Amino acid sequence: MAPTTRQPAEHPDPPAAVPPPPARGKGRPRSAAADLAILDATREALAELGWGGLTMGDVAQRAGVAKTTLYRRWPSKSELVVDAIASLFDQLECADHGSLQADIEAVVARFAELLSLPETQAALLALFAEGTRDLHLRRRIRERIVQPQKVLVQLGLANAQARGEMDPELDPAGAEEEIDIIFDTIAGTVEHRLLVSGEPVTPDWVRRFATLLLNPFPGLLH
Amino acid sequence: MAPTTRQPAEHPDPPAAVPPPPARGKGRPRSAAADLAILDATREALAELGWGGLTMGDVAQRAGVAKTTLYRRWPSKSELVVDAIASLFDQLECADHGSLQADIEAVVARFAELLSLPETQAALLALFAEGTRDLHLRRRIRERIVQPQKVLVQLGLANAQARGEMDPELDPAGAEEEIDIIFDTIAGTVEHRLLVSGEPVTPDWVRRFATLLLNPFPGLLH
Amino acid sequence: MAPTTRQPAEHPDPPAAVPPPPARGKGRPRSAAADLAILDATREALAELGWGGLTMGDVAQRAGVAKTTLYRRWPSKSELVVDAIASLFDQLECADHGSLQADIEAVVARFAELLSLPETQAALLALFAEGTRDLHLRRRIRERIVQPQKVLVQLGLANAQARGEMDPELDPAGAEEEIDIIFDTIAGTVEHRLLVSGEPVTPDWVRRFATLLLNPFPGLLH
Amino acid sequence: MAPTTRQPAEHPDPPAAVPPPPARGKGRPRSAAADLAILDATREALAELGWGGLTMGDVAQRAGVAKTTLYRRWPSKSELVVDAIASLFDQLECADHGSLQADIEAVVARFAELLSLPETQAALLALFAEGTRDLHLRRRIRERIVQPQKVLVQLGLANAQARGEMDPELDPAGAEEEIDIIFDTIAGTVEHRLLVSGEPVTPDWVRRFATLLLNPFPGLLH
DNA sequence: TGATAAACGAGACGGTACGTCAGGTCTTAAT
DNA sequence: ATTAAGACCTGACGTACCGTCTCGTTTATCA
Repeated sequence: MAPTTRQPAEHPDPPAAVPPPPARGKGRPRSAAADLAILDATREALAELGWGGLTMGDVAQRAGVAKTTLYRRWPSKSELVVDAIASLFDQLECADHGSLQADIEAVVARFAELLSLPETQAALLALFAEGTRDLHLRRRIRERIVQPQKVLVQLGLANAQARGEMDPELDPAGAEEEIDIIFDTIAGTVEHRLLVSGEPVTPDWVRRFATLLLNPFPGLLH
Repeated sequence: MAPTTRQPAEHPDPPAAVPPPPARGKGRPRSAAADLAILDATREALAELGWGGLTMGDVAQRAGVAKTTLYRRWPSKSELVVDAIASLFDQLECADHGSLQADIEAVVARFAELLSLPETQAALLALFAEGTRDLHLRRRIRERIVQPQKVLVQLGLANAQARGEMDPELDPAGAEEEIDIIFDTIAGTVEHRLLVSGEPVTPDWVRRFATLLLNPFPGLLH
Repeated sequence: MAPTTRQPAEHPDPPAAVPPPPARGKGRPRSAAADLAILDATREALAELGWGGLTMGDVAQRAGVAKTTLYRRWPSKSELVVDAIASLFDQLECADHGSLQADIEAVVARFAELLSLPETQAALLALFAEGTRDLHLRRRIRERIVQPQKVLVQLGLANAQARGEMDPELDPAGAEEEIDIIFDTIAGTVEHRLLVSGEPVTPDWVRRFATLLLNPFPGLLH
Repeated sequence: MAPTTRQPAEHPDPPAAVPPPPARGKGRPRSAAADLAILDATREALAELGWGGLTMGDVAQRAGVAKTTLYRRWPSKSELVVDAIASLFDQLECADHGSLQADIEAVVARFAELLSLPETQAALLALFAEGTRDLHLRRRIRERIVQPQKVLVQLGLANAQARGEMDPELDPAGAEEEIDIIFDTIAGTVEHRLLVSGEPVTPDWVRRFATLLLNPFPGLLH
């Protein structure tokens, strides 16, 4: 979560599902402006310098803030970047486009759009890489970045069911694994195409990919 | 390519598609043993410390070699790791298991196996992340890691055609894009499942994934 | 000058003839203890290892200080050594021993004593050698090491005049060159004897040398 | 000694007063041209880069010679520089100018001239500094550089005696110390003036210095 | 209104790793 | 056996960031 809301205690880790009581402490309250400035500076620096080039000192300077202020809020570079990037994923949504194919295409296109931003390009894989080792970070990433996407898949399937495109008896419990597999496929494929293969995601590619998912393998006899 | 074969010039970058003339340089030849020791040490250190914990000095020490010897061969940590990891991908192969479904399952399982090695876990995403910025590195990664996998897909489809499972008129030229899409899907999905979602790749999952690729979306009416 | 007094700006080069306004810088103030520890460690290391064996890393370790702290204060090994050695020359003084001959003998003996310390032995010529190329360093050396000695010569001559040993009309302006020549002679000769010829400076030698300066060449007829 | 004459054995340390028998070794003879080229290159590099800037690799390259060839002849940088510089001191001589004053002035002027060469400036003090620690080097320096100067002083005094300027009974044995003192004075003073004080040695200064040595202190009453 | 307390900027601190460089040794093939 | 070439090990270099700390200052709440 963006640490904008004051946390009297330490680092703002806990999900804070319940917004903590304002907890008006005694001292000087944390500057909300600083948080925004820092996150903006982080995104800017990411787009400019990439993950490797990003330094805490530089972010602090861009944000017009002391390094101490950064560390008071985020315990490490990775956590800072999670929050800086995560907000971009808040805009994901899944309108009903009338067919499962159309919905999938929309989701894929929107996700590809996000992954084409310089700051996301620079940060996403690096974050995932760090998450490979740091369990705590991995949890943060899942909450803030992965989960919002997964929800879209669930929503899309629910919509399809509602439209009568799908067998209405699948979802409730047993489809859990099916959702996972579809989600990993969509997210992983788009990431791999854009960030590893380095090829663009065109509308045509989106259509073909969605078709591959929904239909029998093209050219396959029987 | 592994820099084992001496390169009279600088870093052993060029693909050297044509095996360079033995190029008997004048001075003392580079020690082939050193190359092997370094690559081994790199894999060992990767598995132990992860990407972030890997330092050139440490690798040099493990390999019983001076730091300068590392830098004489690889210009950076990333390039070294590409070569260290790449050799693991050389073992990929695509035996004919009798059906496209079986072949795909075999490839996916083998790839997942590779991605489960500690050294690969630690390195792969980090490499991809670096490649996002460094064009030269990206080329190296593609040549040494991505391409060997892609070849498997081509092989698999050719085998399917030979077995008569597929329309024999698809392959030659037009399927280029189809191969890309399938490849990104297989590679991306497995990576995402293992390294991002952090879920294991079980035989059951492999079967379901292959089924998803080859058949209509499960539960989809019409 | 010893960089003990904080300088808000960069390296503490300027003579700071005017004691700088307390210059309460904004950040954490430099540790005065660190300066002392570093200079002590430098002298210790010099005496032990000599100029060539002295390394910044070793000094830092002896002083219980990070290498960066050294470089924050002194831009190079030479400048550090100048300051470390210079303080030893602060103790030079010129008491009135009743005659010019006695005064010269005292100065020579005291200077020889300084040059016999292991740390001075190791450092002085090396410093002078570096000063040959580095103009800035040469200035530092002159201010901190050479000048204090020269002052002694001036004092000695003034005392002699006051005692009526010398023509009272010489000093004011014209003697400038005379002072230079005497100074170079005393300093150069003692250095050469001790550091190049490698012979000791005994009281007898001191007496003979002072006699040579003040009287006609021994054995010379007329 | 310049290692120009072939030494089949190891480093050319021994004085080799007697030119060793040609000693036709078995293999390829050492290139005499290489020695000259190396010494020239050393002097050139010294004048250009100073002691600190001089590297064995650079000298080898300038001389068109492999580094190995350098080390086969000289065991270290300092020893190489001693030989490179020493030859310059071979030209010192002491013609009889008719008076002790004139002879001293000539010697001082000639020595100052030598010390004004860029290569000497760069090397002399550095050599002396190294000699402070390395006993072997100090011996080499004394033989090749210091001794030739000291001989001049002896010669000058002998000439003065022959001319009847000096008490003829002083020299033979007892003057040993006197010669040392005069020598240290002349050499040390000129070095200090040129290399430490950084002032030029003008004819006027030479005259004043010689006068100081031979006559009572100027301005001294009685 | 004044004490208390926390956040703030600045920047020094001890560290660790970096990538480079020079010294001096060695292993080649060629002479 | 010596040569030129150049790889090798060693170890210091000076720099860059890290994350922590210590200052003096500012801004709020509570008494």
